[in-house]
Amino acid sequence: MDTKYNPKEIENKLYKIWEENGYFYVDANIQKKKYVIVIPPPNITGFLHMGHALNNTIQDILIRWKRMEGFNSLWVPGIDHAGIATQNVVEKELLKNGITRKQLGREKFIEEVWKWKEKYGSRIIFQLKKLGASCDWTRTRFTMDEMFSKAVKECFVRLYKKGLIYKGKKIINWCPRCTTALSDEEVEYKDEKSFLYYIKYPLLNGGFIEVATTRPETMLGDTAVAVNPKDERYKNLIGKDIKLPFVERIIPIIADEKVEIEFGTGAVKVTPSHDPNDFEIAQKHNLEFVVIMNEEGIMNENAGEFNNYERFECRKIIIEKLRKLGLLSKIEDYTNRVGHCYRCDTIVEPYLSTQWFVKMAPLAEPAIKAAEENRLKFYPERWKKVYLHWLYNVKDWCISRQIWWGHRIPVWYCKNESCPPMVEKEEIKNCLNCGSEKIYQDENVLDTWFSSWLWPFSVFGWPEKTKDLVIFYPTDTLVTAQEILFFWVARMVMAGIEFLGEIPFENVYIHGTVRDSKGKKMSKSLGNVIDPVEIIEKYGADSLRFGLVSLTAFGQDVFLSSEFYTKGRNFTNKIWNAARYTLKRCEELNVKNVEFLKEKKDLYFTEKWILSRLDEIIINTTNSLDKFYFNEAINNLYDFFWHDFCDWYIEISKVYEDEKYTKSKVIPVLCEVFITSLKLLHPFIPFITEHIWQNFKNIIKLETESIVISKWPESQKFFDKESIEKFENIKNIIISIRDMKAKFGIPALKDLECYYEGNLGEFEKLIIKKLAGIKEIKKFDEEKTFESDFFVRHLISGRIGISFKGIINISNEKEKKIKELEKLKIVLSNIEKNLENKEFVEKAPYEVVEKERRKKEEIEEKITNLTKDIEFIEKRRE
RNA sequence: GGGCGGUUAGCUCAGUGGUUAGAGCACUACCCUUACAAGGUAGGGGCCGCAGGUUCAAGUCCUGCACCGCCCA
Repeated sequence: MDTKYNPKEIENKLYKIWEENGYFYVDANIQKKKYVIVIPPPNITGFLHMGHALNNTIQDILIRWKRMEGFNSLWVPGIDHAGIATQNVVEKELLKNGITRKQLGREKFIEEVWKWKEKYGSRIIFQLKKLGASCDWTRTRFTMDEMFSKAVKECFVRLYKKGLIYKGKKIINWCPRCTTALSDEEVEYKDEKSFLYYIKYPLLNGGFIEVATTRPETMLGDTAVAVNPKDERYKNLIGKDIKLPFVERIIPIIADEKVEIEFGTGAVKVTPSHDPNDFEIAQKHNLEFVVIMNEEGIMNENAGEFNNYERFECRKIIIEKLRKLGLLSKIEDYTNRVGHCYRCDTIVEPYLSTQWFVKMAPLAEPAIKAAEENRLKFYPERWKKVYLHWLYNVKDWCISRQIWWGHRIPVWYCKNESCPPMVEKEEIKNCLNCGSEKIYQDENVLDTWFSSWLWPFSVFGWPEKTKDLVIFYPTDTLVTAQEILFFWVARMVMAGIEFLGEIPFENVYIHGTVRDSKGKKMSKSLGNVIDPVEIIEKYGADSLRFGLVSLTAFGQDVFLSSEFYTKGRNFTNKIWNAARYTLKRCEELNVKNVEFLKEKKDLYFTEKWILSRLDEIIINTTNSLDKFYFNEAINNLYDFFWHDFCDWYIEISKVYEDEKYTKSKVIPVLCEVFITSLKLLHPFIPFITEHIWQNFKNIIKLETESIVISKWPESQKFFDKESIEKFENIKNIIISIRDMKAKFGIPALKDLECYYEGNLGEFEKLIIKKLAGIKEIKKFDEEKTFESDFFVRHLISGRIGISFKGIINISNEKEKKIKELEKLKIVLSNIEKNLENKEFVEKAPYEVVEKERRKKEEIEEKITNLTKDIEFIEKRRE
């Protein structure tokens, strides 16, 4: 075995073995408690980024842990068809060869998308495997699969029949580049510096009314000007008419309470077809609706002389013309929030259009209740408020998209316009009303999230009542990022309750966003991306996982610097070398088939101490995982393994001289602590733990062929207080001697005699000699105290002295001691104040007071010892 | 405008009312000691953002303020 751990070859090989042995496959027929997670399906066009890496590491930790705990632990993987994004990618590909989507036509284009999917669609799956994700790949789903198609149709038809899906003409968010409608959630708002234009609108009977707007080009679609009825300035103008410049439409001045008196001039232009607020006002006042742009954001014939101008081009020209006409009175700087398409970043146009909608309020109601009644739990809990706030204010969901890649809306129309639309699960050939063959299907497809919101049950075959569905629904935990709380989580809860009558999962764990070291989101355009695949290739998936998890506190964002993986890499190397040591000892002593001790009897305090610590770490790790405190779990394991096990127990295991005891007790304990630690670490760093497990198979009697299916450690309630205290004392003696040696520059290996006041057995002496690097430890000799080559320290358990030839430097020692003494005196006075305080003694819990008393004694003793140390140093100088 | 989160060592961050505030990296000194230099031993380094308050006790709870970030309108 090499002295350095090299994950590269090992990880790929192990993953293959896991897959071949079917460890991740879950059989619904096996009667076991189940634990189920459905993956947030990554976008088919995507590459693995740090957000995925964190998200999937957390899921894998939970799944591996529960699998080891004996659950039927199922992690369902899959991919999302990402309608708009995928269509964009494939269109771009085709354009390289000069082919447009429209030239190909719908059917051919969709064929191209499927071809693209076959080629690149499993890219991210491979990357998840590199990460170590233990998904049941036999159940991999794709949201465009036939089973999803069925689910989507079923869902659509049911909601339509219930009156929860309707077709309506409303203002929606329109992306002129993708030429499709978007839902409210698919628009990203950004503050942008722009201008507020003050425009004079001529009154029909002379004079002007001045309006302020950020979008002057929309004036071509104005059908009124509105003022607040309470606004004294305009009271006499209400009801008067305006002759709109350029298009020369006569439009009225109306009164509406919604108009803010403070904003601009207090008079606002009303463009019902291009602004959601204006749309509402127009409905209320029965105004005309004039659409002035086409689907691509280009002005249409309603724009009169501006026909065929692109919308922002049109803005420039209109301003110029207004200026020339003397109708532009001023321009102010103004910052406003501008909506952008979340897929292509184009500025979204509020656009009057006929679309399909889901009526959300009735669906939201039980989803609200589930959270309010705590059946649905959020970790951290604060997300519950965010979730509820969204649901309380939820608006109807625009689900139709004017693209080709996606589930086509299952609605047919008859050419005979008097026949009603037909909403059917199965394809139809004839009009159900008049029998005509002249029917056609709705051209639109559904929002990708309209399939994703069915994810937790359509992955199991819903609407069929499959065995999987019966056994595995509802799932247990959803692990996701805050970004898709509304898009996805809230909607899944609604769909789950609506279609299955049960919330789709009980726990929602929301982890933080992975950011760069300056707190910015990682994005390609900022060039601040750390590529997880690159980290895996260079340092191993375990290092990546360790780094991410140990840095991510409960639900907090993570700021990653470029070297976040080093702690994990160093740790895996440490584990590797501990394994090398353990194997070496077994070989040296020629022990084979090591069995762990059935009874923890006839052991030295050292074994009892490490076994007590092991038991403690088993309990702590399990508790932390139960609470989703992943970083607490891994950091405690790190401390235990590195410091308790490697620094102390392994070092101690080197000193035993009794070979019989070593073979029969030390080696089994060493192996048990090591193997149990591996198991506890396995969910976090699966590869190295498995690799070492495989290496130990011939030496130790292991319960299973793979650590993946081994049993999660349980507390044996082994806790030996006396041994723990004894160990602490020995540890203090050793540290104290090492410290004195370091202070006086005594080389590690130099022969040195030590004197200790307390009682020590031969075994304790042996440990101290070896670990502190001294020749002999003798009973404290009062007479030696003032010899010139003797130095004394006062420990709580007694004085300790070292004897050496020739003092090097002890003057620093005195200053340091005085500093420490002063600090301790302050602490002591605080404690005394506390203990003298009646209220403290009465009100504080008994244990706290007791602890305080003990601490007082301890500190008093330390002060006495320090004082003696100082006196000693002073005397020595004489 | 409303809401949420953050502000702790030089850097990145833990800290789930209990009193001497921790880790990793970086730094200093010594050590290639036969598991590990990706290591060992010892060490230095903190008005826990600011100001009030609650409490026997506050980095931790409450209020206000400042700055940074996010979400919603």
